[in-house]
Amino acid sequence: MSAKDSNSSSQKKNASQSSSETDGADSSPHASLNTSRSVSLDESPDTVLLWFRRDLRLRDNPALSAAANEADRVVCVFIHDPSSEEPWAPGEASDWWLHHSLASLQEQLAKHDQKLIFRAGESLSELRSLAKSVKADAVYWNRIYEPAAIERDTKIKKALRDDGLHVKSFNASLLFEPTAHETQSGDPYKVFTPFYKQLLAKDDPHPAFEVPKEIPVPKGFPDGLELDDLNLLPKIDWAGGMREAWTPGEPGARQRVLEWSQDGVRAYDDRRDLPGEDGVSRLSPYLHFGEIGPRDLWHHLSALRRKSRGKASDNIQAFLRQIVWREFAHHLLYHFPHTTWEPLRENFADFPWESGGENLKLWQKGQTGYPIVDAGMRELWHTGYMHNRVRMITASFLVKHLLITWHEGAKWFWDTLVDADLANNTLGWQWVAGSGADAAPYFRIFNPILQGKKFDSHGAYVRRWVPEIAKLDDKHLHTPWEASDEVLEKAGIKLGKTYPEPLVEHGFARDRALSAYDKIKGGG
DNA sequence: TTTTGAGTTGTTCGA
DNA sequence: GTCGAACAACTCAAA
Repeated sequence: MSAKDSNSSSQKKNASQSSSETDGADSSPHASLNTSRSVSLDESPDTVLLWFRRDLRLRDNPALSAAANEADRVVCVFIHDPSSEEPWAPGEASDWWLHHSLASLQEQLAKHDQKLIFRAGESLSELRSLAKSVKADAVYWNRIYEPAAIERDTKIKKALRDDGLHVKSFNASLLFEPTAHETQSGDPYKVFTPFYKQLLAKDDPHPAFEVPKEIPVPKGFPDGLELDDLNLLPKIDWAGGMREAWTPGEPGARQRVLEWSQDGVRAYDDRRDLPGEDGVSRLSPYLHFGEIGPRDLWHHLSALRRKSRGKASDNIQAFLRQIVWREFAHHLLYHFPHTTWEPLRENFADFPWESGGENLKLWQKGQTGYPIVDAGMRELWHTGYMHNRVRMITASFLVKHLLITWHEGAKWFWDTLVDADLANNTLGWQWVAGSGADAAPYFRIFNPILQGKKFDSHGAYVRRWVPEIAKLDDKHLHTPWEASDEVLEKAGIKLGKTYPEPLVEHGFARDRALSAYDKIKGGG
């Protein structure tokens, strides 16, 4: 038994390895970026069980790199244990993505003569049974910074250590530890801009780990299930639109990063708000499942920005800023775990929300009578994705025009988005509702007509997703109810039959929302 | 401790 | 059509 080669490349560093009791952030004094804590030889493990979770990649995977460097044998495992993530167990769209991502990881590992062992059941008992059958003396994983996962993994860490195993966890999903990025007074940031400025002022995040040259294989592989046995695919095949739209897995992620950095990102700020154009990165599901690491992406784009000039450089910076928004959302959830359901601003607890009913169903189906809203909801259902600008418009419509609680919107997005991410979903919905960090002021009520005209002026987006009104001219496309009978007939539309009348009149809904918000005014 | 300046993404109205 | 102000009051973060 030996530590593998002894060169001292950055690969050997245990970036943000946690030796703490909980499996949250590593708050130990050496947790910061460039700390190298190599494991001494007598601690060097013989067989490491490498537990894949939301880090479905070989590159920039600190737990994998550590295992490959330190152990003589590495056994890779994925355990399907959705009940441990309740009440936010993955939805069907997420599971569809997960299935294909796991298939991809399996292929990548096969190129290293490795195997991904699939198990289903309670994580701790599966890990224990595996550790016993392969005689593992250590278990490594990359952390998930979500409330349910932290609770689960803390228990697992303690139990495995009590069994006499070495356990190490790493940060693979964030630029920095949530506990390592705080205000001068040591509190978590609640406002984005200072969070962002402070982050830019810091040293760069840890460099990406290369794919290990070798991932030492065990003498024999333990029993496992077939991927299909995890039952992640939908029983009814509604995923055709998703197959067309996406290529899950690490190679798909790298391909998308390349395309994005060659072209899209250089015009990001000019096109990001136009849902009819290919102006956004569409990297969110890859980031969620860890098919690309945020630090890897950060370094890649920062280097690109340094080589760029003028507008292109500004645009790349605008995109980097969005990666910091993702970071901000994750840090906030770490520090305020109750916000997945409770408002961050306490005065919102008394807000007079509606609970849902028929209007909720019409919103979900994309039958509100507002073309930009309906287009977004249908894109979501069809592809598991919705353009960011349209997420704001549809969310604002649910919360402010229909006065339905953001919980209903968060649940629907959770079930239907392939990029459903607890931190991002929570921040987004609380922001729209006005109850969150740096939230939209209550009087900021999106006008779905104006938004449509402004950001989809030639209707490319609406015509694609709401084909029954596609023949309307640009002037009437976002306000079909204002078109004359003649214009409607020419476009083949029977309002109220082939396409709905508006569910609620904008001016009325706006006034109603303002007076509802009036009731909780004064403090938060 | 107190003070100060600022805070992702918007809309409407009236000059 | 274009432009600036009002839409509130509060909390946050740093000086």
